[in-house]
Amino acid sequence: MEKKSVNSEIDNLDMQILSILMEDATIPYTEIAKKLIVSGGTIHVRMKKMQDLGIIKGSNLVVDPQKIGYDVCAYLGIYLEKGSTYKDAVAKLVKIKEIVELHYTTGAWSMFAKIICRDTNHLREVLNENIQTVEGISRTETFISLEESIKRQINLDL
Amino acid sequence: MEKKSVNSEIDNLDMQILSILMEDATIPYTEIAKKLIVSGGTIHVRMKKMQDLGIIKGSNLVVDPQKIGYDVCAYLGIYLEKGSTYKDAVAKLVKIKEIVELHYTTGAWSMFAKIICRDTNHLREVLNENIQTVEGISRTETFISLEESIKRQINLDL
DNA sequence: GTTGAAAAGTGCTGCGA
DNA sequence: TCGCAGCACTTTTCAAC
Repeated sequence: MEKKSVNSEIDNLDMQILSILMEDATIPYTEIAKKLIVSGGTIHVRMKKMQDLGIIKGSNLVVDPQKIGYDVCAYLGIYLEKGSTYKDAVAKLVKIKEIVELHYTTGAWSMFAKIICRDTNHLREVLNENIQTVEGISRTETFISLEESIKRQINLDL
Repeated sequence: MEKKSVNSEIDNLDMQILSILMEDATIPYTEIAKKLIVSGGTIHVRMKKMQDLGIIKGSNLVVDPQKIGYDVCAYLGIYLEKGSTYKDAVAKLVKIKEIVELHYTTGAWSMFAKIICRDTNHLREVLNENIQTVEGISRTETFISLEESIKRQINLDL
């Protein structure tokens, strides 16, 4: 048998398939099959299994935000008031569509968000009119990204 | 004529195509064509144009990191020593494959990184043995994500 | 669980409007 | 510039190993 991965449901072949498709999801199954020396049908079965298990959540088109008019990317440290629950805040923050990531974190802040806006005016609007008005949020700290140097997926070492 | 977007090269139809494919890149062109009431060929032409313009950078498979043994996600604030250049640090940080995002930011830190590791031991290894040994990096501050509540693409309002 | 091939559907290209 | 139709390719399914 092959060396098993951390998760017993997933073997080395599955990981190799993921590794290839995580970089470019447009690569055809037939080509993956050739690379890994199995049949196209096997790739299909493995992919279906991983989709059913929820390992594969979907496929995204990677778009350059700046080229479609979204020029400002910022991270936001969010302080939550005592007595306010994270859950309630999340429910409200989900509705703010400029927030593309939100984490509950250890450290100085309660939460950590990533926002993408059209310009600095748009960012100010979102901060003042949307985020700061959410109940339970006492204070935020903004870190504007001047340059995105790395943007990639996890590198699965096989 | 249609209402133009911020970028004059891109019109409303292009944005609608992007909007659909950003959520799920597996949706066939024919289905998009039906939704937007144009022919499949038109979708193809628009996609090619946007790929040539660099608006579309590719396609990613979305994988649940926890289900393939990457359990720990953390953000990292990085202080850079005076005299050290951002460029030199980036060149070294690029080689650390656990770093999936790196930004040059305003605010308390010089840089901001997102790292994905297998477990807390792995995180400690990356911090001590890789990141802290990079020349020019004086200090880092770690924020571990206990829960990822939001993870999505920009919502293009059309 | 894997294979190989047949069936169904999608993407691509050139001609016409 | 867009739409239609034919061809090439990929995905999907299934019987057999």
